[in-house]
Amino acid sequence: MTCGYLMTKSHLITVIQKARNEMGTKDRKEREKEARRNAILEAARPIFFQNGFQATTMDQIAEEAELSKGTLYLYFPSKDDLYGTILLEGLENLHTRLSTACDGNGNWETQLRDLGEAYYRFYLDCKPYFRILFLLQHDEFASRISEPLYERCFDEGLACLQILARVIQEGIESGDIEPRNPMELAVISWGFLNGTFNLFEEEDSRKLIPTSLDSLVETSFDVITNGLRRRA
Amino acid sequence: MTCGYLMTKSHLITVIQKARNEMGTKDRKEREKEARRNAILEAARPIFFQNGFQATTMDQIAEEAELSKGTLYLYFPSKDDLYGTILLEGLENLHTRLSTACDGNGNWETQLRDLGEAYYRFYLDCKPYFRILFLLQHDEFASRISEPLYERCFDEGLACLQILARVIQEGIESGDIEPRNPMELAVISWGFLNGTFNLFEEEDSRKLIPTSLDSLVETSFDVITNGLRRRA
Amino acid sequence: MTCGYLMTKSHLITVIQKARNEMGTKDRKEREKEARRNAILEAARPIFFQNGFQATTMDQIAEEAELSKGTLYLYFPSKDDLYGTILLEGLENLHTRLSTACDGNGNWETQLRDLGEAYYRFYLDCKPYFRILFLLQHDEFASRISEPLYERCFDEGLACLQILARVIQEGIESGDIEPRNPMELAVISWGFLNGTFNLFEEEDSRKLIPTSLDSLVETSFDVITNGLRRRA
Amino acid sequence: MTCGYLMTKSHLITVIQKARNEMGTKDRKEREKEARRNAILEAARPIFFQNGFQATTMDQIAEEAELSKGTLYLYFPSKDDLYGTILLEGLENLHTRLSTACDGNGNWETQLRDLGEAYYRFYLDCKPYFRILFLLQHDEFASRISEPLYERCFDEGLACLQILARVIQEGIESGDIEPRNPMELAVISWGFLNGTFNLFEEEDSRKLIPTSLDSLVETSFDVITNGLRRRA
DNA sequence: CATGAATGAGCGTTCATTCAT
DNA sequence: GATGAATGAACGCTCATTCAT
Repeated sequence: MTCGYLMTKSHLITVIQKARNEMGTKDRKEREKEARRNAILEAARPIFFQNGFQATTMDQIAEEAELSKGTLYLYFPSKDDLYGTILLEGLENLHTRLSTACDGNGNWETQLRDLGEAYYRFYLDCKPYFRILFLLQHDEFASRISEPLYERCFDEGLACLQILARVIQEGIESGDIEPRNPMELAVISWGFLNGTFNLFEEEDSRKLIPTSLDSLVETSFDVITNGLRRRA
Repeated sequence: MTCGYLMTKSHLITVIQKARNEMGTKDRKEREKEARRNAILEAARPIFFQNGFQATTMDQIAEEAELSKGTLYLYFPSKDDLYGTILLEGLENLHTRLSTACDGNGNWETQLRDLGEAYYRFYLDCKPYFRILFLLQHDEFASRISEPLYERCFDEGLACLQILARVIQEGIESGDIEPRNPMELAVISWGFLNGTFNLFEEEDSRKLIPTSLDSLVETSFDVITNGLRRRA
Repeated sequence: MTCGYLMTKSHLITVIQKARNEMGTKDRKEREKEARRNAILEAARPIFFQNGFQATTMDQIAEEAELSKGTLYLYFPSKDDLYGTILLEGLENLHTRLSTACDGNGNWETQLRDLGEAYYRFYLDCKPYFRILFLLQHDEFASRISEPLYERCFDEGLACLQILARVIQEGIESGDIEPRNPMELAVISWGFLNGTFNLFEEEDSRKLIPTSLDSLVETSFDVITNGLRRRA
Repeated sequence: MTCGYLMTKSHLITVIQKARNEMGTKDRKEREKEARRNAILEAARPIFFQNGFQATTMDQIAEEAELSKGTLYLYFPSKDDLYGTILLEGLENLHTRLSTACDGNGNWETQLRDLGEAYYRFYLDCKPYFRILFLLQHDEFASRISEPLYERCFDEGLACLQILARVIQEGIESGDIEPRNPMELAVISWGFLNGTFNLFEEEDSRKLIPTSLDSLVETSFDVITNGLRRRA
């Protein structure tokens, strides 16, 4: 819109206000849309967490969200993608926790333990998230979520590993850790912790396990750190 | 069976034969029943392995076994239990492999590595078994299989861990391993290997992992053994 | 089963009776299965006829047949095939009518008129059948029914045309009909009648049409017969 | 509009301009509305033609027209009516073609053949239009479009038939055609051609048909013209 | 006038399990 | 014991239409 010289001041104000309104309206719509999307996620999360993916139905989610089933499909292209979005949340949450935990201060050992403890707290706080992270491993699931969503999940997972790898790299540079590919050691350490948590997940594994998870994890940290360290 | 004095020899023969027949019949029936049960498992196994639990239908299994669908339910109370039975096979297979691998000879370190290699070979040979072992961890599945089946799975898993714990115990007794609860260390070591295999399972994890599984596992063994060892 | 020489007469009878029973049971089962299939068709037919294909639901059919919806799928692989089966009935019905009408007696003209009248009666008696015959023309439908069913429909349609072509062939041989490809003339004549019926189908076409269908068809016969005849 | 005597010339000009503006505005609005309507039709046509009625969604049309779905409903009361409007286009198109083809020159036979050829060209040029003309015959569709739209379709169809009837009337008057109700003969001839085209529509009919459509249509013209002609 | 988010009834199909024979 | 026909609840997803803004 061009502003001709004959335009009075009041005209101008009106136009500006209109533009403001429009922008305001647009913003509000955006926000509302985002809010609705969150409401769906909010409704879906506990149901997925409680019942698992297969046992959760879109009807349940729609009812919980007090929305029609059709509306769900305006915000998520499929049940798989809705679930995948929650999974991504988990990965982002973890990524944030690890970033915060590992600020680059301290020696590699301290940092490694901080990372381990952050992961452990993530596990404790977000068990359902932890559990579904493993769904990504089922190709059948990974192949059904939409490409962009999949890539974002992948990237988040990679970012987490890289944080770990960087710390191990420091350890290698300091001469404490046997010089190997730091990414390989990162993957192994990551897998070790997963394995520990995973075993504890199984209700009846716990019967086999003679100690508390706290103690188990503490010992895991020790064994991993000790295992990485170079032998004399 | 007592043999009355009035019984002629031919009578006696007849009676014995009849008893033999009955016993034979009973035996045969038992054997046939067992054979039928195995036929079902034989049919179900490759289908479950190929398609996964959800995507496999009782119809497919019945057709493959050349049996009616109803008959399946004479031998297995549910699809879950049929699957669980195959899972138990996997655990028994593993148990046998570990028992064989660890004959008590050699020092703890050799034995530990032998156990690790046996587990790794089990993973390589029986990936589908390995995968479904983790289903037990999903409470939703464990809670659906029948109690006795569940207990047998549990016992097999425990037996495997105990083999591992025994070796670690030797290591502790030899003074090489930090004295801790050997079962705790067994659980951790077990979990570590699981974690390593599991990470490799995920197709897209492999993109992140800079080395072959062989090398990854070798490094895992090193780190675990090294990690268990007492510090100077 | 082989019949050893030691088999007594009573044994033999028992065996035969058993075989009879089995055969009887088998027969009965076959018949029951056929009956159930027919019951489904019986239920489906009026609903399809009244509402059309799209507007008919499997639920409606199941309810009308007093059967569960799942059972429908034991007898027909899909809704399309169920409909296609009814369509095939129509074609078979027509084929039978034409065969009966055209017994090879009389000259070509009489036979042609007999065929036309048989088709007209088929149209009057089985309007819904007539209507859905035209669905075959929609490739979207033809491509969705199962292959064997499609072929049977095709064959029935072909058989009908061949009856017509044979009569025209006679007319050509008698010198009355202009010598052309008899199948081409058959197709044209068939299409002509279809076109006449079809126009009358449209409720509001009838408003345009100044005479009764009877008269229209009679005139059609005249025009077709006259049109086929060789000019002096 | 009257012009009061107190009105100055400049006033007058202003008023006229205002009127012009208003009329212009009104015109523009009308034109824009018409343009929008056409845009919708333009978007809908190829989609309907390609996918058929059922497989086309209002979303597709809205997206193609770069309009919101709701806007579609400002211009057409329903999907059926939108489709019906396209159908009407087809009838109008045909009407124009027939009018042009039959300018009243030449004898009835020439004119009849000209009409037939025009209809054939219409069929060739506008197959999708031809196909949907037959939808009108399905009461389920005809009963769902709005009354005025229906009537316009009806009138166009009637007009086409009347052109045909007029030519036949000439033939009767010339003594060549058996004196019958010309509208009846028109309906029959029309139906005959429809039937011919229709048969050729069916992909698998074509397998049965031994000749090209050109030849088939040519023969149809012959048979119809010959059939109408009075016998010696 | 134009929008587009929301609706909600509806659909064809699946499949573990049951049970009369 | 074996059968296999029958069940029926469930499910993910669609889409013409409406209506508040």
